Amino acid sequence: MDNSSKDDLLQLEKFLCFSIYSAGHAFNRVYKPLLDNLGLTYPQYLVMVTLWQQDNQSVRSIGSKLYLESSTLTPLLKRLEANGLVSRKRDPEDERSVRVTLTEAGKALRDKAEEVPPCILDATGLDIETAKRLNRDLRTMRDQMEAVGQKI
Amino acid sequence: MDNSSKDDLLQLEKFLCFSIYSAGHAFNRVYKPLLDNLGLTYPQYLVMVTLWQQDNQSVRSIGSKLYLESSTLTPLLKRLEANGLVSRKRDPEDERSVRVTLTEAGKALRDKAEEVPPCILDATGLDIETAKRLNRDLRTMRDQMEAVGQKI
DNA sequence: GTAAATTAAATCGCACGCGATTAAATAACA
DNA sequence: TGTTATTTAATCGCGTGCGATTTAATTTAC
Repeated sequence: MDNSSKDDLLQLEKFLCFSIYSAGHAFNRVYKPLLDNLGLTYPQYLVMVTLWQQDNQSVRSIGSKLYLESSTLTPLLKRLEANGLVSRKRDPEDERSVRVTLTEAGKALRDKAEEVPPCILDATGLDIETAKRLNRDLRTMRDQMEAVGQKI
Repeated sequence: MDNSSKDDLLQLEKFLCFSIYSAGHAFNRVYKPLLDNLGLTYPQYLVMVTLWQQDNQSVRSIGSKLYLESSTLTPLLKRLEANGLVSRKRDPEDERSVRVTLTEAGKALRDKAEEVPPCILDATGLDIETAKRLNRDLRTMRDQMEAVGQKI
């Protein structure tokens, strides 16, 4: 392989993975001031969103929706509990599981959180249709990669 | 706003940010076994790619290309140095800067690294055209969000 | 020409994120 | 039934990632 082909292969701008990596950071930076008002970090916000959609879930269930391990979630959930947003209790039906439920404060936070998503779409500068297409393509790709990961 | 609209607004699957967040994790999982062979983490790999593209850069320069702060890069670069892949030296022209240069081992690693990108494209399950479009859209969006961040 | 402002790295504290391991509970099965 | 296998959280160690701050060097302003 000659040098120009080599250069072509290892150019950062051509890395789809880098575009995703850096876009993720960009999202974080835009989200941060908004989430600071809610007293949440971005991953904490995602956990709260899953609980607003469906309360009283196990750690496992939250993890499977967010693609996160218990080693990530356990300390995060403890912080949410310390902040009075959720409670964690062993499931009497199955003592291996921990049920995570919203407190009143956790439920109440939802109203303030409603205001966040529209701000974000603005910041992307995308029209709705492009955003939807991008979202669909990314989910398809993610699911494909998760499947490949399982096979190995 | 009625409840169905509320539910609509806070559904995880509709969050573009979440698709990017989870796609980033999926990439990481696919990359990990490949990068383990090179003895690199994913961010370390990105730093090496920028140095393979252009050797002898300042920390600042690397950071601006990868959108990373010195607080992230300094310890990372020290690890790369400890592993014998780069050297770090104050710039005699401007003692505030640190120049990062590839060692022979760092240069040599490039050959093995060449094999990584094609594996990854396979794993995404995307055809080249879709991958290119996705890449372009993401970069546009990222740049827009970075610009919005600057304004605030 | 010196004081003030700016710039570049480094440092520190905090919060992820995961692999590997552990402990406890439950399920499966001979 | 009793043993083994599996499942679920939790723990630990390591490596990001960043905001805030610090230190040192350089530039700007006056």
